[in-house]
Amino acid sequence: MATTLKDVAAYVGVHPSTVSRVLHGKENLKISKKTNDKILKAVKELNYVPDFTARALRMKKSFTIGLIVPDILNPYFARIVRRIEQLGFDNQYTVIVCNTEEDQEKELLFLNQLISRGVDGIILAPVQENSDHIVSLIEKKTPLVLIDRIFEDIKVSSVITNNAESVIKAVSHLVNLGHKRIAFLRGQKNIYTIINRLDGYNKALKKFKLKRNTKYIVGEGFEFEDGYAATQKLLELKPLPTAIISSGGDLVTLGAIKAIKENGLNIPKDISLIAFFDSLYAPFLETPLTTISHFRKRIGEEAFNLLLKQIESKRKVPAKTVCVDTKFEIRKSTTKVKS
Amino acid sequence: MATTLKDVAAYVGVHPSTVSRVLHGKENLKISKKTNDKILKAVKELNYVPDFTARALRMKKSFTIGLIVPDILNPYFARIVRRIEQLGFDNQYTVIVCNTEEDQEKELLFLNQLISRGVDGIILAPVQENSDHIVSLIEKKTPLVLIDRIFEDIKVSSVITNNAESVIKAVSHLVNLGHKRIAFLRGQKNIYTIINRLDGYNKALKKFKLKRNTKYIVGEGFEFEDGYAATQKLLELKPLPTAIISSGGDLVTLGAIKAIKENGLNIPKDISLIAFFDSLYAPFLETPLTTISHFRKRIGEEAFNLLLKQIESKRKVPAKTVCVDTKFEIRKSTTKVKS
DNA sequence: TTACAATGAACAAACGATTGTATAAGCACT
DNA sequence: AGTGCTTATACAATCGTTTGTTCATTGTAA
Repeated sequence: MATTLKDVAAYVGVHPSTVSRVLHGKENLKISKKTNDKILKAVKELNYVPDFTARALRMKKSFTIGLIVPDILNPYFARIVRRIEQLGFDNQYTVIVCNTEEDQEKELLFLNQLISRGVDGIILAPVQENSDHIVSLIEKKTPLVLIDRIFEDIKVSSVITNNAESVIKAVSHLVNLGHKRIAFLRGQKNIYTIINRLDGYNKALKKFKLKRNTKYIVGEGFEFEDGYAATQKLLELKPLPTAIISSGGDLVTLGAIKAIKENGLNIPKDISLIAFFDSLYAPFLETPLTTISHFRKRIGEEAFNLLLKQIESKRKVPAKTVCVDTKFEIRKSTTKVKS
Repeated sequence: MATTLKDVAAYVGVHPSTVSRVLHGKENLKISKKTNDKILKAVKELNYVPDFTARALRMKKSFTIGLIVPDILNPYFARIVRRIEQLGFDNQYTVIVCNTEEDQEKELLFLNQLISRGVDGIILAPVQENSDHIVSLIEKKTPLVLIDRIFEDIKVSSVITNNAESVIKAVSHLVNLGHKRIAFLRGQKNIYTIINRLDGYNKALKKFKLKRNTKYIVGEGFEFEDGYAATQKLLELKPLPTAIISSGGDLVTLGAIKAIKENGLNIPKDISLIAFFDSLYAPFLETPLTTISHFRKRIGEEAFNLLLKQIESKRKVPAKTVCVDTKFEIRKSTTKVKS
């Protein structure tokens, strides 16, 4: 059995509360230097480690935050999670990471689990099929920060990125290279991020007076296979697009590349490709990818700070949405359209 | 405030203990169907969620396991972690993931934190500078499973991979292609995994009667930069190696590729490359990589099951070491030696 | 009718901390 | 010596559960 406060107290010959006060001596209650030292010595000798569970129960504060993301295997989220964990560590918070796999039910389950564990706050990249549970979280005043995906009708702190603008920039780059038939490989629809990217795409088409072909908009998920399948479909179309913007992230893009290669097409000779892509493999691919990438550490930092502020402030912190820019890097996967 | 057991009890007009027994009714104590139903109904109506903290305190069981790895950004660990989280979820355990960044002090800090939080067990990929804390963990009978890296003098359940053999197979492949000067890009030394891979390398050299050149053994870490720097040094050597085995994983390998390219060399024309590499980017790289990869899900499963058995068994479970095979996949980064 | 099971539910003591309040000792001052 | 302040520590309640034990009620057999 581990040593408890009581053990230490008995060892020194004082009351447990005295030991507690010495250990967290931010009080106005004064303890004499002599007992203070004796207790500190005993703590060392007995190798006393406070029981967080008991502490959490009594103080109603667990020094734990919950972090719910779709999938930690996605390099985008992996980096964000990692940064949040680091900051948690620096600030004495433990973070519990949960992967929803885009499953709304799981999200709810995790949320309840975290609440039941008494987390001090939650950072959430929601599945976005439903938002009732989020509303009720806010009503209960649980500190909450949304990342990547938000609900425009719900007022809550969040960190998002400049989705529409990034796509406009990408389209603009392609237009400059002479592309007119630009396809949009979506990733899962109905996700805030994707909706906005698509919105950027549409705006850009309008801006550059390109014809909009709804068949050029494909994609139903964030997995490798989704990207592969959607691109296959795309490549069966009659006037082939000359460029693709892949907005579903690394996995989808890899799937797309596979499909393109299997169709005997060359990137960028036959088809240009711009991808939302976050891992550092981009420059090492067969055709180094022209990418839109995120400042993922920054996103993690903003989210953590937003949450910490809510946790540590006594009064309600007004909701604030931080928007983080993206980075556009031109490599070899985009070139002038032939003919 | 959340509803408590007491609230439910008061609502129904029974004693809290009765409610508790209804909720975890595995007892011999009988509760009448009538009150049972009434309580269940009240639980629903009041939306009662048990307080895990209180539960953990009382039962001395937290339904939490700790998972300490060097870095979740490493695809190898990422996948293992993910699988363990899944299994945790399936078995009602929450897992807390900690990243040591190969820092022994952090490992210790995390370990204490986890213990203090009352985790039911720990899965650990140790930094391996020190093992005292691990010994003391075992003495305290904390359920523990080591992954990837073990201490041969400490008896504890663990999951490792077939390191030496994989390298022997790799060298054998290179020898068949006519390679005689094979370099070994190490990754951080003094790590069990690496020691064994190096051991395999040495054994293979002996087996195939190749001359051993200590200058061909380089590398001091697991980061991109480490791989880059070590490879740079390698490429300054006078008789250039004709092949490199990169044992430091994805990041190191990427660093190596960068260095090779910057030196104006071509893979595999000028230099063949076999890498321990786990992400699914391997086939998509400029030169699709010949790789040694892991069955990472399997590793996660073995580790989790080993731990769960320890946690759930009342009596001491004898230590068991599971060894998981690797997968050797030949792609385009290895070819016949020229001249 | 008495005694004794069996049943169903209440009681109360933990688990290991924190924290508001009470108390004892010491001292100064009148 | 008595009063009133500090100062340092002890006391006890509490957080929300679980669980061994006790208690009351009912039913059954002698």
